[in-house]
Amino acid sequence: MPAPGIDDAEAVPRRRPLYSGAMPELPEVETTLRGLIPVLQDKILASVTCHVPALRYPLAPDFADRLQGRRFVALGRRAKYMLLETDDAQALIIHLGMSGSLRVTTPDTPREKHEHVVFTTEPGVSVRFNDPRRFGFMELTTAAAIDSHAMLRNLGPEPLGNHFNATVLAQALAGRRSPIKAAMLDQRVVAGLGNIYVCEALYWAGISPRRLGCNVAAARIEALATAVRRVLAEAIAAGGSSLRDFRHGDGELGYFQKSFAVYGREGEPCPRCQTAGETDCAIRRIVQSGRSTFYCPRHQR
DNA sequence: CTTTCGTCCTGACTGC
DNA sequence: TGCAGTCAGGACGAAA
Repeated sequence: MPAPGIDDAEAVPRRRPLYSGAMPELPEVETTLRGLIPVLQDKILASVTCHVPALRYPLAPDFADRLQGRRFVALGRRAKYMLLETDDAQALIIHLGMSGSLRVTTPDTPREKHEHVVFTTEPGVSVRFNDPRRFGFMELTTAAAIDSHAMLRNLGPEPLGNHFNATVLAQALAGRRSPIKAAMLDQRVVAGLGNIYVCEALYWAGISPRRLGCNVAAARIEALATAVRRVLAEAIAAGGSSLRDFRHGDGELGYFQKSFAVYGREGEPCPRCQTAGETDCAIRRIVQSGRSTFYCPRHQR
């Protein structure tokens, strides 16, 4: 039995699986937002309750007061931030962190563990922010201040928007002395890409995560831009198709089963190897900038 | 300037 | 069975 990678000092062995299904990346945020629209858009907030003084950052003492009685007139997304605009020109920024979720329930449903903030509308529907690790956060600012907000102003182009393409990506990667994996996680290069989808996009583009950003040829940057859009769009489509189930089930929005080609699959053959019957090929896990990277050494150069 | 690394947090797991 | 230790992730801020 061949043991590929056993002599590779940088390959980090891993004995247990990753729990990859529960992390809110851009597709989960987008799906959550779509689920929230029918529940929150144009509905008056009858009550807002904060059960904790802080999530990742402190909640303003008047957080609830400022939202009570207001209506959300527009719900949008920038990178992994949800942006909810009120009828009095406030803007609520919500980030799900790595374990946050929003659930739709009835107001009389007993409060669950880690349920930190509850919004209840006049039609009698509650949207509850649940976040065990409290890496998520909410901030209330003004609609006018959104574009210049410290967390938003340095973001690169939306990967699914019209301003993201191979030319823009090539420009952002030019001169980058860091591995392409690290560069793609930089929110100034592309906004909203997380660890999972960077691994997946690099795989489908056939680019080694170790390759320096400045050493990725133009044609491969083109493939990368295409792969980024494709993996995100497919995930959103998968989430969208399951949205109805969430609303009729326990009400949890935005989470869905999605299988990945390489992420969390150390030791398994990648889809291309499997198709080619190459059983000696195994997906590898390495650590780059303190984050796990999964890739196929055969198909990524 | 660029790039890396520590910090925050808690649940799920491993190993003794 | 119990408990200490490890690890995952995004974004920021400090350090190199």
